[in-house]
Amino acid sequence: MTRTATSIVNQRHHTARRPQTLKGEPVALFQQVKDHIAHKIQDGSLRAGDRLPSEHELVAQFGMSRMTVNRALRELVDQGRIVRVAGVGSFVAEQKPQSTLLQIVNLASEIRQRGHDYACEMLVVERVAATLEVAAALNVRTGESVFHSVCVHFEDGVPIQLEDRFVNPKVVPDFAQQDFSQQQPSEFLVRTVPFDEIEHVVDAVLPTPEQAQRLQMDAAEPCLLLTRRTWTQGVPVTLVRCLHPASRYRLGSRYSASGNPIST
Amino acid sequence: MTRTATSIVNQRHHTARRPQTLKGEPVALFQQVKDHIAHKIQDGSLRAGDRLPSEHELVAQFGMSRMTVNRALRELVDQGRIVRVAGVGSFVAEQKPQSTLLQIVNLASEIRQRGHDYACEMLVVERVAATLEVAAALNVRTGESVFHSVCVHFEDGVPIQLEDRFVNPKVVPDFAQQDFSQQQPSEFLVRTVPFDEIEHVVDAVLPTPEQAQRLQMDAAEPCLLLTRRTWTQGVPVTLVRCLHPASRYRLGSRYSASGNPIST
DNA sequence: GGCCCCATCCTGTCTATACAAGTTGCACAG
DNA sequence: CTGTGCAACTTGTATAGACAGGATGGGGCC
Repeated sequence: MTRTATSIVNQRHHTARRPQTLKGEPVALFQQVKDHIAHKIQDGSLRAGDRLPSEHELVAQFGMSRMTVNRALRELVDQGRIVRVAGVGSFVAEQKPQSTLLQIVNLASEIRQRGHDYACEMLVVERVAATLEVAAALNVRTGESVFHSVCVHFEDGVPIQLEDRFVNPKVVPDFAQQDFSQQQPSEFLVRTVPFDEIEHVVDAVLPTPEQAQRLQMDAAEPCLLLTRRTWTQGVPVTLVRCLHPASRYRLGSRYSASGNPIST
Repeated sequence: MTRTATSIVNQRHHTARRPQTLKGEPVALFQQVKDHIAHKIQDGSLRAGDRLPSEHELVAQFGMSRMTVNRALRELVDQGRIVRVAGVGSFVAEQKPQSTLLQIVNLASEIRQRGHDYACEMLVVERVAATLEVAAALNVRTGESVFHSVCVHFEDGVPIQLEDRFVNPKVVPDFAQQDFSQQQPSEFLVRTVPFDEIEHVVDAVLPTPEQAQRLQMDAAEPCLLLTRRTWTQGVPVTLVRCLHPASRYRLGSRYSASGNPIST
């Protein structure tokens, strides 16, 4: 709210500035810098670990004061998108914030972090006609062709997750051409189309006989079913259902009011 | 990190200041203001909806510049602890942020928000000797007496959660004296000892015959088991196990990288 | 060669000042 | 009495300047 803000391409301090009325309301200068950097991270022109221009350079580049640039960078730190080290510089953070629940996005790295062995067996990669539910989730028409993949994830040789995934071909047209022996679907998607919005739903279910067999488990034992949908720029990317034997996997989250969520 | 920061009770600008070395390292001025207000909210001297002093008043009170006070307040807004309205003032936010998963803390209000009827039936309120597991969770000795309560929560007359709770008597000595027909245990605890740290673990389990009977469900149907622990100032407050019939309840969370988590 | 000090660049914080814009209540005119 | 406009207070943003302290590399001294 407030102040006739200005375009990020700006001319001279204190002179007339373009209000950049994208949608009627002006965008604050620090917000423009935030967006500018966030977009570069989002679209891949800045990758994890890359160095950002120093505050001084950004000041020169955008023609605004250091405090303004500083605020933009500070808020990016709060969002976990960049990391700053006094005396050294600013760098793109290693991975998406993944607050609380969302950490389980990286099953593979989570398992490896525990010092265990990780493996993934692809069962299916195909194109199928979208069912009503899939079509609704991916925002395509029913019957429209979408990608479908199924794989099992192992921790130390024990099946820990059955992953049933649908992918929007409009966003990832070359999904089926990937070599999933090198990187599993989730890794590929995160690298290719970094999502900016994610939804989780957790259910408890009993596995079907086929699912129980795939997971080498008793069909009477309950499972956690994690259904995840992701979006990029408002467009649905993928719908994935992850089935976990409850005896081998649980979800956890920890939260501290003092500001920072703690690990799992 | 940096700058010889100063005590919040301060004398004259630019003069010698006490570094407030609580633990060796100085605390930034804006952080002191944040802590000061956060504590007042935490300990109840400021309640939801209360008005905070204006930036001008805080400047006068603490003897620092408006930008510093402004930063403190802005970050409290980011944390969801206060709300600010231009031209009006700053106010304590309605309730704890409960990022993502944690929203389910308020089952009652969640149900009412859906426009449904909420009811709670207390089954047990007693003192019991802590088992090994309970003692570990509440950080008391095994066999030490702790509070134990069991109740069932109903949505439109249908049992939706079986709540099995243990409470640390050191923190809430009068737990058993409460009238739980007026407010359920969770509400009472939140009001009495606001927690500042919370941990969730989600499991899928099959109910015991007794649990199934309490929840009026088929014993072969799986349940979500949500185990929650809370702390205040580092001291364990309560351990609670919430059992949900999977057919009547699911957990959800949504997250947007642009900053703000969205509702459930 | 090895060690130490300093110049230099970086982030972190704080100040003083300024203007814009939303809200509210009161004084004054009709 | 009614309404209108202004003054005063609020938050939101931006600027220029300052100092502190971390990190690093190079140059000079031993």
